[in-house]
Amino acid sequence: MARGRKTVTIREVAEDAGVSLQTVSRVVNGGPNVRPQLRDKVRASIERLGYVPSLAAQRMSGSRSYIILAINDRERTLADWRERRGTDWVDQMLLGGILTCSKHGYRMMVELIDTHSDHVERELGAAISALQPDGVVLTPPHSENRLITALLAERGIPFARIGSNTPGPGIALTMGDEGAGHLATCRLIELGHRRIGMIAGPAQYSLSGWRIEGWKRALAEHGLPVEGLLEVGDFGYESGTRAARALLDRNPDLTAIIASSDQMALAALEVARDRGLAVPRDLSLISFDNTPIVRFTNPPLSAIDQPIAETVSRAVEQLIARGPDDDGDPVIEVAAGLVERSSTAPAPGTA
Amino acid sequence: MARGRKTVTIREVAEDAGVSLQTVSRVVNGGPNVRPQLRDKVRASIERLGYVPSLAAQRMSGSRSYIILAINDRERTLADWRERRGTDWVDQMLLGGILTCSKHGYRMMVELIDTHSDHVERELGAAISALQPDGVVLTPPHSENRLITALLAERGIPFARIGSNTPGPGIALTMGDEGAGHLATCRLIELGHRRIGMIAGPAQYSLSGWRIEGWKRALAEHGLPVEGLLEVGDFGYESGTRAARALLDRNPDLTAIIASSDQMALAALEVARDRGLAVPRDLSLISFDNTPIVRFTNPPLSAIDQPIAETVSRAVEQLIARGPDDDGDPVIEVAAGLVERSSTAPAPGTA
DNA sequence: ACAAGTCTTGAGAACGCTAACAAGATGCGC
DNA sequence: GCGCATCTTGTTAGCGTTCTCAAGACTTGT
Repeated sequence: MARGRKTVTIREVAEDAGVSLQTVSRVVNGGPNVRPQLRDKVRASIERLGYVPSLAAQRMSGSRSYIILAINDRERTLADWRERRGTDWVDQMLLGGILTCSKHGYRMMVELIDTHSDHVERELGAAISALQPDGVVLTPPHSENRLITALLAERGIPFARIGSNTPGPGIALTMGDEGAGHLATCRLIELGHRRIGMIAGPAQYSLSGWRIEGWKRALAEHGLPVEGLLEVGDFGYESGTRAARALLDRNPDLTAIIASSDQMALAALEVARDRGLAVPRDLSLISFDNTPIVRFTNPPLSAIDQPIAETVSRAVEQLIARGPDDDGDPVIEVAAGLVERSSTAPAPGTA
Repeated sequence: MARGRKTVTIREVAEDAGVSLQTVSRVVNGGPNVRPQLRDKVRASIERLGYVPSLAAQRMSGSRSYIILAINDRERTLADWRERRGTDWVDQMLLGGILTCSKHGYRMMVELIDTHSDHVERELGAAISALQPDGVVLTPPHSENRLITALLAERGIPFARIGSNTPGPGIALTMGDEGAGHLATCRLIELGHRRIGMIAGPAQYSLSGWRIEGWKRALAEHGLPVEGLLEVGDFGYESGTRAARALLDRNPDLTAIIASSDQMALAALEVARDRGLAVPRDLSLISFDNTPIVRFTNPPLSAIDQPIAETVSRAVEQLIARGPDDDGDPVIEVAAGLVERSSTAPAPGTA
């Protein structure tokens, strides 16, 4: 409403170039069968008039919508934001998505959806009907929600599940949570640690389970025990405090902790300090996420770095490249790495 | 393309309810003149069929697009991201925008645009033509770009300029940068500081200038000097290091620094530590941004907190509420606050 | 040089919705 | 009970684009 000035339409370009609408359309969309001479003429008109096709009209006439919808968890996003926790995850995924979309002439739209709500289906359905996206990117914890994947599959919309490694429906992109848990644990074992606690994320996130699996596998491989070494948090600071206390209370001989988020690691750091444990001399710490915060803590934290942006970027590229009826949804694994800073050291009495 | 299943259209609803298309449209849009009985019947059909109007079609037929476009600086966003600096600003503004949009049935789309590029106009023009947004939110440094504001004004698209306090065209929403600079400086003066350095942001951002103005005004009010106390950075860490060194080299008697970003403050903190200056005993520090990082540094930083999310939220609400031909673009001022942590203390020799 | 193709171009319908107008139903005053 | 205003509903015409199909122009092989 209230477009102050005229919007240049394909019709004006056609008149200006003295051709039909259809010819202009063909030129715009890189149609194959247009005489070069005419093509250049039309291009010149487009250039001069500053014509840009209307997304809405394109969508209307049955072509693509050039929209990729990213689904995020409203609750977690809101909580992170309200408590100024820094939603680095959102940052990363947004940027990875937006940049890749724009590279291909697409746009990314973000939709926040409640996880627990029984309206999940309705909310998502509404967004899809309204936007008619060409693809959907699901982030944890939505990635494994049966209701959601079923809905998308039924509507025939290509979608990608970030942080999931179970095969179809939908492309799965895992960031190697099992491997990352294993990697972190092995590194600690290598440093001589024998009692390694784990502060995991909520079970609702399947990646939490995978990280635990990796940790358990590493311990098992070295014949180390697991009992009493697992605590579950919700990724937030307070839950980290509780978990770290429980872990230390129960295991006086604990020398290392792996935390499934930076916030929980920060909390553990604080708990250790309160109890007179020096990090990393008395207690080693490895966190997950590697958000910008951990470079500036005292000491800077060693952290598992998962390439979120790259993963989302790959998801988008898959979705765009993917033809309407391609089948065989791949499972793509992107490897995580360990950035070692100063919160890890040889176990006491080892050096 | 390839909508696997049918999309429910207004026509099916009309048939199901036994009324005309127009009646359904009226019900959907809250039209005033529909018999309650019929209205309920139509609503029931909508509910049962799960009908949601297509945004594209709505846009096509001349109604609103229900899209608000947010313009961000591509360079800064990219740099922040690449260096894992944490783009809290983006976070904040996105969330404020997305949440407020969704509350009103709108959607927010993010467009990254190069500041320096002479394609600014072209890029923005293309985005507008393609999306035909109902409103545009401009963030620094685009907020004061004449080319951009002229383009938007000419096209008659309502827009808001975040971080700008110059009157029209477009709604201006300032986060009180002058006042914030003044506030921080006054607080330091109150603590007994007399030599207060300023690490400002780049001139390209008008807010940099305003913060300097506030700082100068506070100093002037107390008859304090300004000479040699100003350094300019680019908001990034490295520039902060350079600026802090220059400031301390030139002013051995310096007891306080105000930095125009958290990153630059962090750098100053590091420089101080290198030189054996204890913060806050020997040197007080106040930063701008108050991103999540500064709560976990050693010591935690006192910081100016600007309500970015709220500001963007208000911008969006103004844009949505604003009729097509409302005139008189307001200048809205949102006040910033100072969150005092442990990087500020009485000047040496004062206590 | 002619038939059979291939390339190039255009005309018209369709997408889903709303604005503008038209027509029928209802209410009111006298 | 009649004429007029008002409320309610339906009909038609686009919005800007692409798709389908058909027609004209140009090749090519013989």
